[in-house]
This record gives sequence, C-alpha cells and structure tokens, in this order.
Amino acid sequence: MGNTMGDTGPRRRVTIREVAERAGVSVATASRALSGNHPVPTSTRTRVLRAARDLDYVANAHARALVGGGRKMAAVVVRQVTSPFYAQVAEGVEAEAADRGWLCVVGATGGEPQREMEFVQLMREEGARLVILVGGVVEDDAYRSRVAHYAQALDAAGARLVLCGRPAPDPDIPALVVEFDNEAGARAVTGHLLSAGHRRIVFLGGLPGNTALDARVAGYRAALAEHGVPAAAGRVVDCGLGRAAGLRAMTELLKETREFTAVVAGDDMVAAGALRAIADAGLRVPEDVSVVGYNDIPLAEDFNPPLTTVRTPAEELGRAAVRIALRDPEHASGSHHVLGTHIVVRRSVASPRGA
Amino acid sequence: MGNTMGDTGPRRRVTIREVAERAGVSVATASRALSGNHPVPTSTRTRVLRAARDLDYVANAHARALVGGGRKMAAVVVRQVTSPFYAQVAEGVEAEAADRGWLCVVGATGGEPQREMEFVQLMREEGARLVILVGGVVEDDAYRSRVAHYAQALDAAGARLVLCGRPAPDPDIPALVVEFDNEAGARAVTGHLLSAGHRRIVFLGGLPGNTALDARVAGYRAALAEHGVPAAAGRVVDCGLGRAAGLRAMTELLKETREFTAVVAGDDMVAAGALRAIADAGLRVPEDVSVVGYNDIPLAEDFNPPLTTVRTPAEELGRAAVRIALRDPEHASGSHHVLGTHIVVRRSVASPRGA
DNA sequence: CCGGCGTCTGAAAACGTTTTAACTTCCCCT
DNA sequence: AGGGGAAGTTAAAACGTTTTCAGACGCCGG
Repeated sequence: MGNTMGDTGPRRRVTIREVAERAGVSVATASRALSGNHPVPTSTRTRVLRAARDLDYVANAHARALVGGGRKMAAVVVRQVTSPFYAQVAEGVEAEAADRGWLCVVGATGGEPQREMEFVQLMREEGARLVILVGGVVEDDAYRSRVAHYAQALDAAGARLVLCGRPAPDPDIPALVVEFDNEAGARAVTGHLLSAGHRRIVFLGGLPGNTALDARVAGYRAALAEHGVPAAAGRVVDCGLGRAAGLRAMTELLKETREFTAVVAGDDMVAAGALRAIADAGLRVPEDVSVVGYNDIPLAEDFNPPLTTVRTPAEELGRAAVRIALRDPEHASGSHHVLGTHIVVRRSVASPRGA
Repeated sequence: MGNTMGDTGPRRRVTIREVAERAGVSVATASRALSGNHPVPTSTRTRVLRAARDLDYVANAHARALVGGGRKMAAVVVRQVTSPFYAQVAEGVEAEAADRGWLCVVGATGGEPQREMEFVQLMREEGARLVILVGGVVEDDAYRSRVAHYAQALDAAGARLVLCGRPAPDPDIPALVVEFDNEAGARAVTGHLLSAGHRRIVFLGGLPGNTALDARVAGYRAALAEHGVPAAAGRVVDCGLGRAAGLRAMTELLKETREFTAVVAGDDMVAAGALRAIADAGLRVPEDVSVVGYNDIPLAEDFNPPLTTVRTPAEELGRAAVRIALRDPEHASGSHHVLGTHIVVRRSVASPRGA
C-alpha cells in the first residue's frame, strides 16, 4: 500500500463549477474566461484562469462536444499502419490535424471491408468531422455501395469523406478524391527502363480490379507502346502487393523463364521481395536484371542495390487530404485532386547485357 | 465566422427520441433496447431496433460518455509514426484495443516534450482510460516531474498510464512499465561479434542519459568484459538515433580511424546509415567491417547485406502494454514487465580479416 | 378478495459544458 | 435629469444519452 492518497473510491473530475466557485464567479463567466469564446475583463479572467490552474482543471471534451455539436476530430483508415507508405500518409494527416488542434484517430482494417465499416460507424458515433479512407481497392459493387453509404451518412452528419488513392463510385457523391497519378508514374519509370535499352520488361504485382494497380499497369503498357514495343512483349504477373508476394512470384517467374531483362514492381515492397528472389537465384541486380519500384519508401535507398523508384510524396498526400477537405467550402461533390510524382534514380537499373 | 470549414450547415443527427417516437415507446425504453443494458421484452426490442435501422440512427458517443463517465479509448504516444519500430508498437496497441472494441488514438510528438504534454492533456480532456507513452528518453528532472504529473493526473481520473521502454521516475508512482531487456539484447549481439573473433568493436549511436541506449551500451560493455576485452578497447560514438545520424557519424569515424572490425549500431536505422557510409568509403560488409543492428525492423533483411540484429517483438510490446494495463486490477504501482529479445543472424557479420 | 411480487414501462434527474436572454451597473449624451 | 447603450455578469435552457425511481399491470397464493 504505497499509495497514501485516496487510492479508492469513485474518482471525480474537477468541474467548471468548482472553478467558478473558487474564482467567485458564475459558471457562465468561468466558461467564457476559459474558452475565450466571449470577451471577459482581464481581472476576472486571470482570477478564473488561476483557479483553474490551482485545481488542475481539465475541461470535459464530451460535454463540450455535446453542446457544441461536433468536435475537431479526423480519422484515417488504412490497411495497416506498419506499411511504410500508409504510415507516411497517416503521419501527414496527423501533422496537418495537429497543426489545427484537431485530434487524429487511426484505424487499421487489415484489408477487411467488415472492419472498415465498423470503423466508419464508430467514427459516426464519435462525431468525427473528417474521415479519410486510404489505399487502392478493387472497385466492385460491394465497394461502391459501401462508399456510397459512408458518403451519404457522413454528409448527413456534416462530416467530410475523402478517398485517398481510391475512386469515388459516382461523381455526384459527396466525397473528395485525392490521389497520385499512378498512370504517369508507371509510364515514367517504365520509360526509364526502355531508355536504358530494355525491351523485355515484366510488371510484377498486378491486382486486377484494383484501381491503383490497374493504373500502373496501364502506364507500363503505355510506355511500352510509346517506345514501339509490341504489346505481346509485355507481361504482367498478377501477384498483388507485399514483400512476400513479390518474393514468391519472382521466384516462380525465374523458374519458368529468364526471357526478360527488367522488372517494374507494383510497389517498393514487391520490389524488396523481387530483389531477394533474384539474389537467391544467383542473379545480380542490375547487371543481370534491372528492377524498379513504386512509392520510394524511406528505406528504398538501403535496399541491395539502392532502388530506382517513383517518389509519391505520401506525407504530402495525407496533408493535402485534410487541407483540401477543410478548406474547400463547396466540398464540391466529385472534387478530384491529383498529385504529381517523379522518378528517383538510384542503382537498380543498368543497360541490359546485349545493349 | 471563424469557421474554417465551409459551413455546410450544422446538420442534425437522428436522436434516440425520434427512434423512440417511431417505435411508439419512451426514450428510456428505446435506450434500454438499444444498449441492452436492461432486459426488454423481445417484441418491443425488435420494434425499437427496427425503427433505429430505418432511421439509420447512430448513438451519440459524447452523450453516452458524459453520463457513463468514461469511454473505451486508448492513446499511444510515439515520437513519429513512420519509424518502423514505433509503427509496429502502435499497430500492436491498435490491434489489442480493437479486439476489445476500444478506440485507439495515436499522437506523434516529434520528440518534443511540449507536444507530449499537450497530447496527454488532450487525452485527459477526451477521457482516455489508457495512455501509453512509447520510446526511450533521457531521464532528467524535467522528465521525472512531467511523468509524475501525468501519472498523478491520470490516476486521479481513473485512467492508466503505461511507459513502454522508458523508466518510471519513482517506483511508487501509479504507472506500469513494459519494456525489453536492452542490456541483454546488446550483450547477446555483441557476444555474437566477439565469438566471430572481433575484438575492436565500436558502438555507434549512444545517447547519454537515454535509458534505452544507456542499457544497450551497458550490455555492449558487459559483453566486452565477459570476453576479456579491456574496456579501453571499446568505443562508443554518441551520435543518437536515426539513419541520418548513423550515416554522418560513420562517415566521420571512417575518416578518423579504421582501427575497428565491427560496429554495433544503436538501432537498425543507425545501422542503415552506417551501412551506406561504409559502402561509400569503399569498404565491404561483412568482409571489411561487420555490422549489427537493433530491433529487427521489417526491412532489415533487405539491407545490403541483410542485417544481423536483435529482434524486439515490437507489436507484442504494444499488445502487452494494453493487455497488462487492462487486466491488472491492482495496477500495482511500479509494476514492471520485461519482454525478452533474441538475436537474428543474417549476413552482415563475418570473422575479421586477421582471424 | 386482498396483499405482494415480478415484469414492463415512463417521467425525470443526472452528466459538464456552452449559449441565450435577461438583468444590473455605470457612463455618456441630450 | 433622464434616456440609451455598453459592459459585465448571471440564471437557466439547451445538448443526447443512461439510470433511477416509481407507477401500472398481471398473476399467484392466501
């Protein structure tokens, strides 16, 4: 029993009433002095402030939100927070929210729509005024109706919905879209490979139906076409994202054929797996195979070799999401913002052997 | 005015009153049927539930928390969410919280005590019932009084405080400590180097006063002593953490001397920087210099070469923090849990040249 | 037929804040 | 002198729930 101070009994927080009493004013005056919502002469104000400090008063956010009809809270929903890319987006949201004194909640869904729905529901209960759904997704009917429902419900509550890197099911829906130009990014990085002389290039990490990946595949194909490479020379391996997927798919591919000189990975994690698979097969990067990634995650430059990739300013994506959502008074349904990307050249690309 | 959000107009949410009306019952009955807090005959219950569904009713969490006197909310506070290690801890907390239907808020401080204090204050206002402060820290007077204040204030509000990887300023303080055995981990990994034949080993990434790093340095020194290496042969470079710090410090060190054959890095990010610096200096790992890290972050195996390091189950740390805090009804002041670590051998260590 | 008990229900009292509307003062202007 | 504000303050009414307390009703055993 080391705790001598009342360690038992019901804990009661100090209320504004006690502050008011101690300062010798009414509750109303205390509230005004504390919230600064209404001018109060300096003398009383300091008296109230002092009483609050003496009592270590902490306002009850619930009571405040209850009467105020809302609260400054944003929510980011991602697949998982340990993904470097998502972590950066979340950090951007958090930072921008913190700058305005907003609270930021993050939810992880593990990719399960069920958990996404539960989380959005929870945010409705909590009165979040901004919900940011992050990450590409396969756009099926279930997705469309889910998002339509979110949008309608949040809009009815006066909250904003922003979709980061995923499409709005309908242009009329009250949701904002902020995303990168995946098509352009993939086109640029594939072009980089083509310029180095590569002709047999495989795309590793397709995920049919997933809008983000489909766009990258489209960019890859467009680049091929631009450089006059017959479409048949291209190849897309639909292994999805993640290091494990990249590792497995690349291992398989190498067992099947070596008729390619370069691979563009769906993202940097896939590239990490591919790099490992290539090394395990006794091949060298970039001498034997060139590899490019996507996203430029923080550790991409520490890969072996340092990865040439497409930089997608993820933190900026998060910041932009809240900035735009909070600025834009129109909330213009179907408002669509696309952020640019650029290629960052490191050492995972060389000219192919024969060139 | 003063409204930063374009005012789409304060929309009114559906209240329980409307649900009750539609179901033809009183508010009290509706509440009981919805919250299941009190038995209600099936017929009325279905009626109420149906009305709620028809109206897309969402309970107001604030009102509920106001009367209920609390809410299921946990907060994790980290330096930055993009640090792989912290991200994993946060994920663990989030997962464990979600499992119990709790909400999880994450705050990033950027390492500034000021922001830490603001965030804890915010959590007090919000009525969080669990606050988890993560990450080593220099234990000075400011820290001690800060944490003592958090502990007292949260305890007074009936909330729990847990310190992850940072010390409790006083054993009597109402806070829980959960951490890894840094000393043992560093001892093991340094021992690994010593067993390979290394004798001139430098520790890169000290941060005097920081308890986590001090413990690792202590482990490093203990290992040296165990193997009969004179203390004078050891060297600690106090460059702090982070990739940039490791890169800079290692570059400096290599300019000054090459009288060492191995380096143990303060964590994996420092190791990443060191790896790069070593490569830039034209040396090879592990042939010329062996390197080990700390934490085994997800991409450590993709470094060049794959990094031998100490695995600290970060997600488990986060899970354990909430599990212990929520389980232990005593909250036993000074309760202290330490989680084990183990070394994971990859390819960044070889026997030194002469051996 | 009555007293008592169980089961359902509803009116009203919380919870802690902000805001509204009204009430003083006090001062300046006519 | 008297009227009109402005400035400072307060009591009381919200806000949307849960919970308490008590009433209504039906049923059983005496």
